[in-house]
Amino acid sequence: MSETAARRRATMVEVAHAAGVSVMTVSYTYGRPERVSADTRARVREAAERLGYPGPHPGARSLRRGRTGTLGVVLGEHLTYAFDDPQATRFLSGVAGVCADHGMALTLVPITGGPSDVDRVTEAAVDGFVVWTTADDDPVIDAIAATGLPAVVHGGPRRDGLSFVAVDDRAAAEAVGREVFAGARRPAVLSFPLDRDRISTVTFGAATAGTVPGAASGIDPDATTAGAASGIDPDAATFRVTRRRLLGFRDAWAKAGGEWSQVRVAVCSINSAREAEALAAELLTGPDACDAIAAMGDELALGTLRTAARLGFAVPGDVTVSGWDDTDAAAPAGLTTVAQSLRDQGARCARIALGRLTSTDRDAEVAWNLVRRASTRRSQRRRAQP
Amino acid sequence: MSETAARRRATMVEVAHAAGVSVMTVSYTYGRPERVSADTRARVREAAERLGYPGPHPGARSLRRGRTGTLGVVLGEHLTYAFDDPQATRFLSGVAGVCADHGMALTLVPITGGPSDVDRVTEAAVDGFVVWTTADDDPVIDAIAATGLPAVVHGGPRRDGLSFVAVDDRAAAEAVGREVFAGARRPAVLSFPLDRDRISTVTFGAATAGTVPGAASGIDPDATTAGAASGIDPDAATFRVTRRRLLGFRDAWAKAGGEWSQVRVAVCSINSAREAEALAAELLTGPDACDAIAAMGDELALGTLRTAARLGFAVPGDVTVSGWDDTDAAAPAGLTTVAQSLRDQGARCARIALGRLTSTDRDAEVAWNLVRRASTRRSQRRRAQP
DNA sequence: TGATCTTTGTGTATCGTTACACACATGCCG
DNA sequence: CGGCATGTGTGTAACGATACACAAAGATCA
Repeated sequence: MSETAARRRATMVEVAHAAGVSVMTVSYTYGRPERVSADTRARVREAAERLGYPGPHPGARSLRRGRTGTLGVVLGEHLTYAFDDPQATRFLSGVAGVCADHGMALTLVPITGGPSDVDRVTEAAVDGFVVWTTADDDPVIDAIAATGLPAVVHGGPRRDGLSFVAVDDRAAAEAVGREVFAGARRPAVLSFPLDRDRISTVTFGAATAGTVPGAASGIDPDATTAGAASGIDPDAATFRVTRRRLLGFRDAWAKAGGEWSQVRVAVCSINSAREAEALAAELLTGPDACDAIAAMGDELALGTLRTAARLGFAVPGDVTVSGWDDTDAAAPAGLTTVAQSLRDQGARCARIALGRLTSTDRDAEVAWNLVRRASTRRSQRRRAQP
Repeated sequence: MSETAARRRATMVEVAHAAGVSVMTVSYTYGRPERVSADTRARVREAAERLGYPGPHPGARSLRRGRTGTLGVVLGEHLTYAFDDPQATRFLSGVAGVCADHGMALTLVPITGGPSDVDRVTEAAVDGFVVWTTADDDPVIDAIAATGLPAVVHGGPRRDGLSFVAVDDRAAAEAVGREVFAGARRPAVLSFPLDRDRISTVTFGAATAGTVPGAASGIDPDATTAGAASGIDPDAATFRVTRRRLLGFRDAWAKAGGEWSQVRVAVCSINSAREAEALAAELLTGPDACDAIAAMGDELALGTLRTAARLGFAVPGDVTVSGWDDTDAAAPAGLTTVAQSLRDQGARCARIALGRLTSTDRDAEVAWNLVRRASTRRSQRRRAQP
């Protein structure tokens, strides 16, 4: 059979010998061509061609030089997320653009959620890391810190020694929360996973000490109390992004005079429209159907819109909906959302990790803005406010 | 200022010293833990922790071991294409899935279209390559072949020594072409770039020797001849995918008794709906407006559908349209298209490059199928056939 | 014309690890 | 109790390249 037979690479010594020059001359021919006369260079190239020498061995080179020419990317999710999740993809597009500009390769470290993820990180031959949102307790973060390489974390967690880039999720969530919760009586949040267990649930916000659950009008005290018993405490979420957005939504509802324990919280296990459809169905079913749903992502919001349509709810008449990220599908769907450029953020992370930004720019809270669209336009509500 | 100071990595010798064992014992502790007693192992780990030793230096390890634990991916396009082009993204999702399964990292080689792309390839520290469609004359292909590493090319070009995975584009194009061209009088093809120059044009198919351009009814002979003078010769396209699809569309039109020189060919410079909109406008303007457009990608087809709608053309009444790939947007749009699983193909490429498939599976023409939808449903044509 | 600079080629030491072969102790068998 | 397998630790010699310092030969200039 015609196996590729992994033919042995020619080495520099052999090329040097064939070209009648020293090894260093060959080395310079590849690494610093201007250091070699055009004449010799040609002779070396010719010999290399003849021997099928493919250029300096990358491993040997990086051992000696102390750098690899590659930027590592670590996801808090399974590796395929890099290409399956639209947000991650746009972020990585920004990273890739900067890498290409600097001639750097981009290495995606194979994260699968297993214990060996840590080894994968320490084995990665890279010059720096960019981390896409992971949980506070993810051991991968420690492994990255241990390498001593420059590293940037996007979205969290924050860590001494690692740079950090994100929007102010809490402030943004409050802004969009006030928009979507305005005039609502039964608000809900459609949330990303709280922690690495990624358990999908539907419950209420946890009652905060000193407040009386169900105090606001129209909420069944028992149901509320029951929900609160196992309710969602924002601070317990180990994904920083999730935590901050929950806090922001809680702030928004509080500004409207509401209790967190009145807010229904549906937590998805992955960021997918399909799962959102199912969760939205729960939120929109029964006598206590929600009339305002703040989703943490546009995909989730779009799934919600589909379910609302299927169940015959008018948006924003019967229920208001908001998303997050202002993806391409948001505008056509008339979805109110928080716009942030993940591509720009990816680019910024890459620049920091490659040491192309001054140290003052190491950490950054980047821009976002609220995009108001039809899905929260209260004036179009069918039912008048009470 | 608090520069990260690139603190020097501790080395294995230091750990060995601190733990009171030999260097090899430390090496085994990381590389083959079962070779070391639990006791010693703990001692070594402890010493490593104390010294902040992050594990074996990846460069040194790969130099010595002769493998890197990384699969290289090379795109015929700019690196960002990996995350910007939906087809490429799905393909890479398949590649990534297999990599993750094997604990292999995925390195995207930074292609920018410049002359240094070749260097980027030879500098890449990888164990094998997967190549996403590139042109026959792309020097990157030779560079990959020169490395002697296992390599798989998806979509072309074919090369001795490199594996090859693709659908039979010509046959598929013929199938969808017959569907979209059925009953048409002024067919058109909306094509991917022909070669690495990526020049956008609108012209006709080249007249083939021995045939009389404009012989078929209803075509202005002069116009046709003029078009043919600088017409598109499928065989001149250096992107294999483009070439084979052009040939297939030509076959389809020939089966309907038509001449290639009657077929209008619009070539886009990139695979984008926006550019397709503009090109489609050209195809649908004037007295010779096309009545059948076979696009090489769903994005192009969707752009075409939008333009058709804007210009008041009924689909399929006034013009039929077909796409390629059966992307998520194709079904809702009622687009007739060629379905192929790029994700599966990516997975297959990765398996081959990682040496996980038997040599008989090295080259593969994979499955495709024609998906008929409303955009070519001739029975709904408003104008009757002549 | 001698001093100095630039250009170009050359040894040597070293980057940090792992394959390999070997040494020694222990356990197990007949 | 000899013989043999098994488990565990240790030196040595690469793996293939580049940083560095030095040398020789023109080029430049007062």
